[in-house]
Amino acid sequence: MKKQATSSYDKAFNALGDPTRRAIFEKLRVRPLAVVEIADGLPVSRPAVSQHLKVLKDARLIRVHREGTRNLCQIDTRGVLAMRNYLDNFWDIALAAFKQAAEKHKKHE
Amino acid sequence: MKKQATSSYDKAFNALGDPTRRAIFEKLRVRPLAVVEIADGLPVSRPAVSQHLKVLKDARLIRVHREGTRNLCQIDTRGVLAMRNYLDNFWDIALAAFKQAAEKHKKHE
DNA sequence: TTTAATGGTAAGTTTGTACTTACGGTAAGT
DNA sequence: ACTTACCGTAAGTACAAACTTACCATTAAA
Repeated sequence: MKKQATSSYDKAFNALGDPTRRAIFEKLRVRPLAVVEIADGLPVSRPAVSQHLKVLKDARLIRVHREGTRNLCQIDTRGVLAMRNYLDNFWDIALAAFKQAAEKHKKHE
Repeated sequence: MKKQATSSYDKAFNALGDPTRRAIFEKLRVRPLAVVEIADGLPVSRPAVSQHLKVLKDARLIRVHREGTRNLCQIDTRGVLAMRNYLDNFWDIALAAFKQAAEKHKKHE
């Protein structure tokens, strides 16, 4: 797990750390949505959503492309993958620890 | 992806959203550590670390058990697994979308 | 060209939270 | 018994950031 000046997973975890941004992110799971559609139903204003989208985009968790006057947003797998890889590191260590414990237990029986 | 009153991944993402807590979490990747050892090297005070550990513990990202006067902390895979499962949902959707796009492209050639 | 729809940004406020110091409490050495 | 090491919690502060309203820009439709 190399440590860079600012890791790719760094911004991603920070982005999904906010419940409103998670709500936005989950909305996009169904299908790509315009900014208005995202804001609709959420308990915050549209400008707030715009600010959140900027954070998500910067974290590579969403992609945005214009379609006429609309800004269509969709999930970007790069951020998701970065977080997954990060978590896998800890998963591996846990498995190794478990394995070691199992070996030790085997010795004692 | 079922939605509960307060999801298991909810607290986990919130916990790892903070850079100091990520630093603590990463320190534990090597081996279980006491609170003092965790605080050592970090740019924050020991009480601050204690408060962070509480959040991580509540998110099921670490386990704590006393050993004499020391409180040994180690990584809890339950929180890690919860986040992994959450991310996998989006991963699947992305794969499906990609697959659909590939099919569409195939039709047009 | 006017009107309506979409949405980004600026500026200011407010709230949450990540910190600090101070204190008390427990367990293990001496 | 005293001292030392380890640690959690309370109380208060300071700063980050999640909001708001107001405004302007762009594009499409009337």
